[in-house]
Amino acid sequence: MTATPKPKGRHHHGALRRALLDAVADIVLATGPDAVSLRECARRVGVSHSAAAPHFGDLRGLLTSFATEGNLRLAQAMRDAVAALPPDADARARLAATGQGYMAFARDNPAHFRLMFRTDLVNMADTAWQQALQASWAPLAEAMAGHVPGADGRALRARLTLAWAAVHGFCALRAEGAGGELWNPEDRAQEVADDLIALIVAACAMPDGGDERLPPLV
Amino acid sequence: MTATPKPKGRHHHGALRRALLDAVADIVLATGPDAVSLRECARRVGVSHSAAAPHFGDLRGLLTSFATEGNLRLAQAMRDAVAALPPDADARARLAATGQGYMAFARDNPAHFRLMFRTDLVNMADTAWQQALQASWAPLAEAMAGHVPGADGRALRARLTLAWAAVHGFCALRAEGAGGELWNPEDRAQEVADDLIALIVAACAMPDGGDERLPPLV
DNA sequence: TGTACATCAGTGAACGCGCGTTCACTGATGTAC
DNA sequence: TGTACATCAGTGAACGCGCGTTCACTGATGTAC
Repeated sequence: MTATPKPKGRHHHGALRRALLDAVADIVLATGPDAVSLRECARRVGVSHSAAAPHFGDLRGLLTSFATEGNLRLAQAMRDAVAALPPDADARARLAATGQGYMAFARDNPAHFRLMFRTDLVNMADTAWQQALQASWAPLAEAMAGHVPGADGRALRARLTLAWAAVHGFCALRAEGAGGELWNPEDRAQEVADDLIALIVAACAMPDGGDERLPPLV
Repeated sequence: MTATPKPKGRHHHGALRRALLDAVADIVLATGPDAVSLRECARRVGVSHSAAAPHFGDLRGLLTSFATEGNLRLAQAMRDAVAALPPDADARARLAATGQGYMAFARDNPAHFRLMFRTDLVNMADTAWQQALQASWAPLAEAMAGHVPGADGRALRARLTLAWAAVHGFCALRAEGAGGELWNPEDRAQEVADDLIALIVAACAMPDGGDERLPPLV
């Protein structure tokens, strides 16, 4: 229950747009992404069911704004983690911090994380959403470029993919409750998260294919 | 349109259960997971809207069966990929093949892949679903144990997490249309997928933290 | 081989529900003079 | 400082829609004799 309800007896809510976005998060956490509706959001905020339309147009508009906010927060979380490093931190530490920022976002914004990758729910033509998506990509690209400055197109693509997919996959599977005893209890999950990032950072620094080149895979 | 419609003029469909599961896949691909309803499935199969209940109970039951089928197919795809290796293939090749089997499943069963991890849509108390989920985990655990036989609990957990999360994250992001030019056009995606698996296999073989140990990350 | 009957599989009308959307409205706020 | 009025923000009734669920039903199939 983080959505701010309308004060009793007041006609104007004052921050309805913000409150409706918070209500989306509440519903996602309480019931799941499919339970989000304009009427349920309005109900949680304590406002008439038709009050949302002027702010977001329709449900897709509301979810698009929610996803946009998620991408902006994600980008900020990664930048914050890098900014919190000591000034003399090296490129390795910056890449690791970027990954940790990604995980921190997923932990602190579980509802955003679960909805923002659902492209079927979003208006992909929305320019604000597109820009936020772009913005969320930049910190990883920068950190990786610093970590493996010599990587060419193909080697760089492989390393960007490894880092992004591994961190995202870990957060996504966790968000859906997967993993079982592999990632439970919570302090084990934290340990795994640290080790995962260390493995990624080290793997990205390897020569192509690692010290032992793989034989052709049939 | 893979769902088999009921023959005209026939009263019995003959394979309604199978056809309804296929209809789920059709709808997921055509519109998205949220568009799946019992009535829409029945409509696509050409059957009365109340015909599905005896087979699956309700929508959640249908989706649970669909997810169960997905996990079984996933396990089979990984086993098939390993079985297709030459008899003298080493543990590295077996781990790589397991990852390739996972990717092949996601490519060949995109609708299953998008729905089977949506725990909010599934009846998690269903024992068939639970068993299929277990079964889908075994091939990776076996392949990794063969690849890094000396790994203890913590090091093994980190490597299982890296392999699973990276391959899953790659497939999940691709399924949602993410990645942009990083993974497009299609032959570039195939190249990235091969490199990703090579990186994972090599990274799992590294000593802890890689050749250069990471400094503490603040 | 043929008939009777039990069982199975799907039908279609009815119900109540929550949804998104529309629209005339009203209360609250801010600005001009 | 006070009054008039325009604009803004939210209301609530009404509508039609697709949904899941129920239930008496009917056509098709299979089995017993």
